[in-house]
Amino acid sequence: MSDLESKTRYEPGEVEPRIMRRWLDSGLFHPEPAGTPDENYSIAIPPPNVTGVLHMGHALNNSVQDCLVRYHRMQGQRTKWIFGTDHAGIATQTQVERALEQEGLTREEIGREEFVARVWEWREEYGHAIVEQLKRLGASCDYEDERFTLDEGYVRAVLEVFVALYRKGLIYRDRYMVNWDPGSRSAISDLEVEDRDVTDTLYYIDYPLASGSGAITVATVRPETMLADTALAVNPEDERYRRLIGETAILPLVGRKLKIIADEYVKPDFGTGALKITPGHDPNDFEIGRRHGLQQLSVIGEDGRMTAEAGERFAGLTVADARRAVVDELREQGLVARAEPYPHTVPFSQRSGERIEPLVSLQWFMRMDELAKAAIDAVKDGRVKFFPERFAKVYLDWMENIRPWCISRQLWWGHRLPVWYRGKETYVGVEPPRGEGWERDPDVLDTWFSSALWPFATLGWPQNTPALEAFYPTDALVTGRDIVFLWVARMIMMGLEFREQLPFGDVYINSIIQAPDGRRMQKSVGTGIDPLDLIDGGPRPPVFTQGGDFPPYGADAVRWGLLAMSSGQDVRFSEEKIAQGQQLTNKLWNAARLILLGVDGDVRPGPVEPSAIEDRWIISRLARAKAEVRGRIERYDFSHAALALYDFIYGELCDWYLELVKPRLREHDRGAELTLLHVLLETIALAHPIIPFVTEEIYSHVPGSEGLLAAGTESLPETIDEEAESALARTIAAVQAIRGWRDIAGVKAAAIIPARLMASGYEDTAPQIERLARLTFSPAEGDQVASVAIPGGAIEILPTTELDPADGESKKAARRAKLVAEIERAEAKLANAGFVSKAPEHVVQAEREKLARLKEELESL
RNA sequence: GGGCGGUUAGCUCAGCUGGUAGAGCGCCUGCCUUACAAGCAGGAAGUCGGCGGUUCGAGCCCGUCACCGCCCACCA
Repeated sequence: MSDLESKTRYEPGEVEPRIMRRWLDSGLFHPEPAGTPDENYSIAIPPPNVTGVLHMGHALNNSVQDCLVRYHRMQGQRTKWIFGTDHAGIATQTQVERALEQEGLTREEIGREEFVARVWEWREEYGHAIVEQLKRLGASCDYEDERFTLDEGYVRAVLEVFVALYRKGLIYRDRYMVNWDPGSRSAISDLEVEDRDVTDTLYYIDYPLASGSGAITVATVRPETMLADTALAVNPEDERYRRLIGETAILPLVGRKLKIIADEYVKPDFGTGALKITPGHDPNDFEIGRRHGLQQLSVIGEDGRMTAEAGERFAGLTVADARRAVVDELREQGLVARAEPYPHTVPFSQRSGERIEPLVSLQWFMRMDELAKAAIDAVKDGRVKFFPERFAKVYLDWMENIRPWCISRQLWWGHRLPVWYRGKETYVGVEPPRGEGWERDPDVLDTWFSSALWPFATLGWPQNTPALEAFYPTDALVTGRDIVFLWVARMIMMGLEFREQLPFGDVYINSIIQAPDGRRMQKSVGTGIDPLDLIDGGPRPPVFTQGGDFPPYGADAVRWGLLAMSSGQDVRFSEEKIAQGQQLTNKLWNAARLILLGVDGDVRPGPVEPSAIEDRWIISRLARAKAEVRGRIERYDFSHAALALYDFIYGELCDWYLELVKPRLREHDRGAELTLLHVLLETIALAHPIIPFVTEEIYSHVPGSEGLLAAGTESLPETIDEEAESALARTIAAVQAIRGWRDIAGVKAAAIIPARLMASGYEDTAPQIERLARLTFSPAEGDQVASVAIPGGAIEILPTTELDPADGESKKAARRAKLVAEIERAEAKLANAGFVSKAPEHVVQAEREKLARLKEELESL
């Protein structure tokens, strides 16, 4: 007995691994480079972190990409889903450091070379988890051409880019205020900093004037930085302080003389209107210091402790301890005028979660304004389109105010800068310098620097490879909005600069899926949902009110559910949508069973010329469904694509067509069989990009099918048949009307009752109505016991013993009340002179017809 | 402080250029009808966040307020 006969439920757990194997073995996912980028289709995957595991964001993001990739592959385009992983500097280094910690070691103890070797080992061991997980999802990436942002060719690309930008003057080294992350002990970029709400204490501190005539009071939340103060500042317009400008104050605890300067930056109405200036530890003060030529002192070191410059009493203390010590001493001296709680936002490192320490440091920077110009134009003139559109504005706002990017990181895992020093000399080059005594810069590049080259470096650039010729530029980029600046913007800039071509034309920003309770999905707080647990079955995390395990929904169900959930904005995860996806796969499987086990063995799918009205109808509806689903996919509207597919399969194919055609299928009516096979084949082809596994499995059972559905099938055009559509629309409405009436009248579900068809437009479908509504039409004269309004007339129910007038009296009453209310509303509307004279004729006419129908129904009750 | 998105049935969400409010889940009723009982048929359920305006007619357009969420931003 075949699977088709024996399995009344679709079983993803058995089917999916088998199907994935076939796909991988076929080589379908690995196109040979040929043709032009215009005729080919390519997408570069947002490279997952090499140490990462699949989370819900990946699951959605890759479901979307796979849908696009499969869709275009099936259209016959040479399609490549460029695949690989990211070395993810800080994230990976941190993981390996933690592992070392278990052994009681630090990276400093084993040294750089050994440490980097360890990271590579780590990657060998754990770097493939996510690849296997993507395969479980059904992602049709080109796994045979897997790239890594630190593999040989990629390193070459990064170095070339660095050197070229250096020579162009866009990359430079500077002592500048940076976001220092004490957690990773590295500078990080502005984009890796997040503000958090914190309540600190605001201290009001008296700085005595050198003249001895009183003091000037400043407010600060960071008293420990006062040790690095080099001036005080007031607003030049501030009457209270104007006479003090140019005077000198004495820095408490230190004794340094501080000039009182005037600067527009100081807000007179904030705090005391006087500001302590610490150019070494505050970004604003840094700017003010530059304007006024102030000295920069550093009292906080890169290890997060006070330096020698902080003075003997404080050197070596942590910042927090130093703050207490400073405040204590000030209090003893009676210089703390006031202290109050102060809620404000404070920068934290996204990476380590530690509070950012702004400090002045010698780092490498990249000037972005010049590259930004072309990248702004590309979006403004529509060569790059964002979906949803509003992200174009977000992108432009950021790009138009772009600032230099700190690209050096004090890490060991990453692309080491191609920079060497010898005394005061600096050498920058892809190849190491000749001669003795050169020392290479120990820093590595921000991971996003290498990510920015992804669409072309993965294809072999700087070599002019066939793959590059065939697949760059790519067609679409699918990603999350959290990396529009970090990644998308930079890819556009780098693509334009180094390939003189945009890396992609469309940018689709997928939704962010929140936990069912609206919080962020986060494993550590129990709100994270593992997509693999949904696919294979696994524990429901604590965020669900009901416990127990997820049933094994299967990858198709997860893909359908995620696509259906995702609109253009954030959405809450709903397990129901996944369950709905599972229903769909099961429904399709069973529809296939009905069809494939029912048709004669010698029938093959082929062109159809339907003659029966329901055949014409389903062919026409299929044509519409195809146009709808395809159009939605092409417009990156995946939720509507998924829902339209569901509606067609459930609401038209299964609920109506299969029921209509069953008798003819039993009789082996050739027209019905041809239509069924055709519709089945076209439906699974249409559905394949969204639910690839079940459709591929069904395809393997279609008589005469060869190869893989994923490779595409010849799609035969269908024609819209308005006549058949309206005939069936009437028929369906009539059947539903009778079913509704039967319920109200309390007729037994199985009873077949006599009736008279008193309506036009049912010449072809009257027998279908009899069967589906359980009636027998007779031409008998005589009084009817009820009249059910249907489009174009009515069905009159004839006397029968199956009808008990007492049945359903309360339901009838409820229906009557509803009808009366609706009639009143319609009458009022038609009595409104404004409506009748100003509304379009067809709207008024429809209202009149409706009123007539309602009245008729009320009468028959 | 600026910007963006949201507020529609108990829950999660759809609603095209304004024309009698939809889906899935949940709930109620009836059916084991030889594809599917994790199924089928039918049904109840919404003052579309508040207020004002435009219009014959507003969930949809305009104004305003409220609440929720996100992004950007160097006010101690």
